[in-house]
Order: sequence, then structure tokens, then C-alpha cells
Amino acid sequence: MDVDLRLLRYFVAVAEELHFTRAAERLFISQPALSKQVRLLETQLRLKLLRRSSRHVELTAAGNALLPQARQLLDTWSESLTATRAAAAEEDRTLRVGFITNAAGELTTQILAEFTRRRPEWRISMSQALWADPTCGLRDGSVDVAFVRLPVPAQEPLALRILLSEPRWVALPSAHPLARHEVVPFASLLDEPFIATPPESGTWRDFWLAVSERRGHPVRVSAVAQSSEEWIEAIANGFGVGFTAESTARFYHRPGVVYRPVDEISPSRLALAWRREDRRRIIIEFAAACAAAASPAA
Amino acid sequence: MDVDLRLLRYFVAVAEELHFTRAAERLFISQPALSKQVRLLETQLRLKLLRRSSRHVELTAAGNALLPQARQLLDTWSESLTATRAAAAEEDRTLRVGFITNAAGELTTQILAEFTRRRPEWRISMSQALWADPTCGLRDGSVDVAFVRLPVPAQEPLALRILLSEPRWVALPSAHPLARHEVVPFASLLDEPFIATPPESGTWRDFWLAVSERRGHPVRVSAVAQSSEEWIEAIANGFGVGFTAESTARFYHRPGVVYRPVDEISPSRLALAWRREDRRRIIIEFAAACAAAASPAA
DNA sequence: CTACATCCATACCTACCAGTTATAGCAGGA
DNA sequence: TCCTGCTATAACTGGTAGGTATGGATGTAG
Repeated sequence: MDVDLRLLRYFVAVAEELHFTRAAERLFISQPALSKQVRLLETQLRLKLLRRSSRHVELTAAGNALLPQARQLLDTWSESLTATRAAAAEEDRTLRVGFITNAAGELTTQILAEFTRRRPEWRISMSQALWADPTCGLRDGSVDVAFVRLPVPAQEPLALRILLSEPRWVALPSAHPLARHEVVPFASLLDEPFIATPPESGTWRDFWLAVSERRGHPVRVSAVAQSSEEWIEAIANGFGVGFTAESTARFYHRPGVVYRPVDEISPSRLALAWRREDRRRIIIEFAAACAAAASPAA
Repeated sequence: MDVDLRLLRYFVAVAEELHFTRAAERLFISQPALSKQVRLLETQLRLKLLRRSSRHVELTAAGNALLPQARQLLDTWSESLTATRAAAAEEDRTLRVGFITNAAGELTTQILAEFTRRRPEWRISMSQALWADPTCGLRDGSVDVAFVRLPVPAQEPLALRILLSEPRWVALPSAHPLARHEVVPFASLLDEPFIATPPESGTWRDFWLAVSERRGHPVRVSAVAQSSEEWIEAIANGFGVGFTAESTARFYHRPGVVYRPVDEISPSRLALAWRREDRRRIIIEFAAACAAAASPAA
């Protein structure tokens, strides 16, 4: 009996929430649509998975048995798909490059040009990651190499090559009082509300909130942004301020937002990263192209 | 990205056949439908899985990577479903009983009555297996206990309790010359064409062709039947003859078919079987009910 | 005990899609 | 060059996944 994995995903959502309305919200569909689909799943399998009343939802024994299996199946499928994409990229000689925000800044173009000169038969596919994933897709295998901003999660088995280091600046609403400073004193930012990266980003989040520089002074997080676009929009609308790399200031202009240097704050380092177990020659060659572009011929 | 497992099944079929038309036949759909669905799969995954020309079909690297994963996913799902069904049966106290052809013959009713008397809160679900599976569903876990005809595949870890032994008879087209005998001599059947069980049934097939009694005399198999109904239909239409249990003769009357005892042939033994690792009390109790019904109170 | 709030189910509608048959188009072999 | 075999395309039909509006049941507050 075949089944659409979508239905399994729906079932898992309901089984986890034990609440159709909430599960439907989580899945971005209407509650009746969800009710109908789960019922359809039960019909297709000829099994009752849930006991519902207008007040309570609970799993049957069958539902209980199916839940972990369904989770597993969805995970396995996701991994299969990743492996398949990797095979496809390899076959048509496409190097998948992940990046975040403005990648390697002005250096990016040079790097890609240098790589293309060295290996003209390879194609490059650039994909921008959301802030929730500081490994830019290396973690889940959706890219082969990535321009990452340190720190990356330590538990990831990544090889790193530092490409550059640049000061962190602060982005402020234009009308903000601190915007008058040429260089904003770090101490003056301690009580400002910050736009933060998502919690899943771990140590990365702390870095961009400058937690270690605050010496225990608590952070006010006023909003969370998934990307530079959301971040800059939040700042322009006065929700708060945020640190960023100097080069980002050149890439993300927007009326209503100004960028200023900050004193007493460590720089941001940009690195090329790849999975340590990925020993492909093409990776080494991309790293070499990066090194060549980063340190112009003496 | 979710996917319908049906599409994966389609892909696997094409990948195995490397031929859309043949794969479509195997899947019992039209060739254009299959072409469209495989293309849809590729579109959904944004991957080319197959290179097609009007003359050749071959896998891409992506297709090659996906194929084993897809097979695995389908198998895993099938097993999950079986486990879930078992949980459902357990919860609503349903004992799933497999059987083949006429189960335990006239004894069946008594057994079920006895079991129901002893454990009235349990329900019984009877499901008839096709001849391709002499374990009657124990192998794949779709039943809890089964009335099986020996021999059962030896490699299956099954517990067995012999319930009865009865002579094998032969079924003949009414007009067949041998139908004149009261008891058909085994030797006279050596060159008759036989309706056989499917090859997957293994040693069971040999037993019902009486291979060991033939002492090396080759068998003529004129047709294969998946069930008693197909079998009796084939015999009535004169395609051949076949051995069966004596009790089956009483359960499957049909104009155009006659049953006769055969000499010099070993009997058929019927057993109750279950998975050896299944230690549930209810299994033991069903076995006890069978024993009680099989050997009426002294 | 009644009124209310909450939540799942049902009814009904629309857009899309899986399947069908018929046929076009392409490629290899006699 | 024609024939044959195979996949793709076209046109159609029934079914279904999604939507909104509303019914109906049940636990809770007063």
C-alpha cells in the first residue's frame, strides 16, 4: 500500500500536537483540510490512528506504533534526496557553493573567476543559506563548500581555511541618537535592543550579539531575523540594532539604516569550509582558487 | 520535499526494466501515464533520473544513487505498515488467523467456536492466503497464527502443532479416462499434465506435485494456479489434473471436476503454526482450543 | 445548570492532476 | 527507404487536495 509522504508528515504533526487546529497552523493548511487528509490516510491504510473527540485527541496503539516509523521514514527520505542531489551535481560537474549574507564580499567575484579559469569544465551553483544554518548547507549535505562566518558549530567535522578578517560594525536606524557618532562606543550599545539570529544558530547567535564582549551584561533581543533582508527591514523599522561585518555595510544599503564602526569589539572572520571527509580533488582546487584570490600574487 | 511512494515505485520499475512500455505493463498502467508520472517525479525533485531516447533508457548518476534508496524506502514502509497493523490487532483484541484453501476443513468451525467460548472478549479475523505463500501470511507478519499445510518452508522460524492428517486425492476433469477408477493408481498419473502452485511456494509445490513419490519421473506442469478457484477452473477446462487433500474434495465441488482417492501416496498433514518468537498468551490459548477441537473429549 | 468558548467534522466549491486512448515523432534494422 | 518498436504529446474525464463557512459536541466558568 503506497502512501504520500505528505500524509505521513500531516499525521506526525497531529500526533505531536495532539491538536488538529495547532497542527494545521504548523503545516500552513486549514484545519478541515488537515482533518480530511488524516482521515484519508486512515482510510487508505484501513487503520484508526487517532481517537478524536471534540475535546481530546489521542493516539491509538496503531498510531503509537506508526509515529516513530513515520518520523524515521521522513528522515530517511530526506537523506536519500540529499545523497541523490550530490550524485547529480557530481555527474554534471557542478560545485555547489553555500554562502550567507554577502558571501566573501568583493572577493567572491574574483574567487569564482579564478576557479573558472582553472577548471573551466566545472560549473558553480551558489545557494544562499538562512541564518538558522551557519554551516550554509554543509551540515545537511546540500552544498559541497561554503563561505562561512566564524564561529561555526564546533561539533561539525568541517575543514576550514580563513580567507579574511574584517571589523564588525553596527547597523542603526538613521534616526537613532548613536548614529551621530563616527565610531560607536561598544559600551553605549549594551542596553540597546538587538535583532538576533535564530536560536538554532547556536554560538553564532552569541557572536553576533557580542555576548563575550558584554562581560555578563544581559542582552535585549527585540526580534529574530532569518536573513539579512529581514534583519535590515527590522532595523529600518526601529525594532533594534545589530552587528554585522564591515563589507556587509557596503552590500546592504537601505534608506533608514546607517552603518558605523564600533570600538572594543573583535573582528569577524570569513572562512572557506567543507566536510572533512570529502576528499575530492575539486574541493582542494576550489580552496586553492580562494587562496590565490585572497592573497593577490606577490 | 515530500513524494508519493507510488512515484518511487514507478521509478523503481522503470529503472529495473530500463523500458517504459514493459514497466508500465508490470505496473498495470498505460505507458503514457507512466512516462508522465516519472517526469513528474523528476520535476518535483528537480533532478534528472533517466536519460531517454526513443531507443534506449538509462539511469543518470542521480537515478543510480536513488534506486537503492527508493527500494529500501519502499521495503521499510511495508514493514512499518505490518508492524502497525499488528499493534492495531493487538489493541482491539483481534487474533488474525491465516489459512489456505479450506483451512482446517470441517474442524475450522469447531475450533473457532471453542476459542470464542474460552476467550469471548477476543475477535477472530480470518484471511485466506494465495498459494504463493504457504506460510499463509506468517512470513510477512500479516497474521498471528495460521492453518498451514505441511511442508512449510524450513527456514521460517515457525512453531508447529499437527492437527490432522488426511489422504491426498486427485482432482480430474469428469471426462478424464482415469475418472472411471474407484481408486486411481499413482503410476497412471505419472505422465498427466499437472496444475501446479507458483514457483515461490518452494517445497510446497514439489509436495503437491508428489515429486518424491515419482522417483525421478519428470513432471509435466501445464499451468500454474494462485488459488483453489483458479486451480479447479483449470482442471474443469481440461488443462490438467492435480492432487489435493481429501477434505478439499468436500469443499470444492464443481461440475466438470471429480475427485478420486490415490494409492501409494503419502497423506497431507495440517498444522497450526505461529512465529516462534511470538510468545503471547493468546497464541497458546488458540493452540489449546485447536487441540481440544481436534481430539474430542474422551 | 446554563451559557460560552473551543475544537473537530461536515458541506460545498474550485483548481489541479492521475489516469485513459489516440497519435505524433524519432531511431535503428532489413 | 520502409517498417517496426518505443517514448512523447494531445485531449479528455473523474477524482481529490485545498479553500471557506458552518454545524455540533464537550469541557468550563459563573
